[in-house]
Amino acid sequence: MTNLTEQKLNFVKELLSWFRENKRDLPWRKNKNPYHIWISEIMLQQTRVDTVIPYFENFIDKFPTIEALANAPEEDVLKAWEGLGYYSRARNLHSAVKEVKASYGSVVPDNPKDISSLKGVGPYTAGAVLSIAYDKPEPAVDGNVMRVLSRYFLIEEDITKVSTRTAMEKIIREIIPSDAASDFNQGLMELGALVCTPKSPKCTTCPVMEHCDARLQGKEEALPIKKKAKPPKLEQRLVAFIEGTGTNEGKILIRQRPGKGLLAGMWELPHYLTENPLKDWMGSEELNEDFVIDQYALETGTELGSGQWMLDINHVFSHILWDMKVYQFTESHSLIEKEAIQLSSEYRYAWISLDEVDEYVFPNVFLRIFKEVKRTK
DNA sequence: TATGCGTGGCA
DNA sequence: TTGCCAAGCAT
Repeated sequence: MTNLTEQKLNFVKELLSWFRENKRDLPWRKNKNPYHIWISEIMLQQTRVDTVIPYFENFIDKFPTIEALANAPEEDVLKAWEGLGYYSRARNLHSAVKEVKASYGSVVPDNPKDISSLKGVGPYTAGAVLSIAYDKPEPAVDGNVMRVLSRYFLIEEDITKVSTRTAMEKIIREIIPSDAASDFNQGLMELGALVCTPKSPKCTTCPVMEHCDARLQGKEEALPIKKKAKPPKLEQRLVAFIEGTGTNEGKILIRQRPGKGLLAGMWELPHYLTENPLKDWMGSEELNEDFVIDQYALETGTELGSGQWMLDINHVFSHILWDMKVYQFTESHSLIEKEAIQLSSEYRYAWISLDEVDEYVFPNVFLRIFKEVKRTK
């Protein structure tokens, strides 16, 4: 650690001291179990700490070890992830854990090359696990760290660019103390989460405010520079809540999405994208119902009875806004007996009762629909 | 490099 | 109410 400016030396010293006094008592900080650290880091990607805590506790309870997770059916893993979002994280994690069992004796790799080769483990997660679990002096640059560094060193590069992140990793490599890598990286993130917040940063209580360039120039609120995300694309979707008759009396029809893409492999109610999205829904209820009946026939070759409006519901993804209208239908033929349907559609189907919903993995928007239906029935 | 990929909290 | 987001990764 030679040639470091006073600004950098002071930063390391004050940050470590502050973290050791102020760190939160979080479930994944109870020990240095690399498996636990790994799970927490995957869950925390783009997800708030308060949201993650109960999922983490339940996940570790269900899958206490690498072996337990590796041996579990993917369905169980996804079920434990239900509601957390970004479901490819769960599939990639499951795949990576199997790889760790098969190739690394069920021990999380402790070097950059091996750990980075695992599915779902990118530059941030690799550095986080290596530093937090193994105390390796590797950078772990996430959104918090970029916000802190961009303010402290007045870096006005767009933090959505990869080149900005790699530049910050270089800074971290210069200043990360080789005898306190874990506390240093965690301290950076903790400072970003508790003090150097996106809005209204608490500079008056900040341990490094004295040498913070943005603060000294009154620019802390203007940093970091971040290109605005595109607004989500509006999709108006008509949802079919289909009730069975005869042998399917009391059951509803659900379908499983394809294994790739949005909400891959998850179950849902059938729903159909309208052809001409309008700002407001212009079509009549009858036209909407006819559209569903037509689309359903094209998809399954089966006829629905007349429909009735049930409820409207919206769901916002990062990049898509589903504006949904749910209609109730009856269907008197059993799809499952018709092989042609399986061939003509990319979906799998199942008749289930509302009580069986928790045996399948549904994205949150459909759980909300089921909840609303149960409430009104 | 740009885009796809969830969800819930909050000012 | 609406627009940001929050401990990113894959392609």
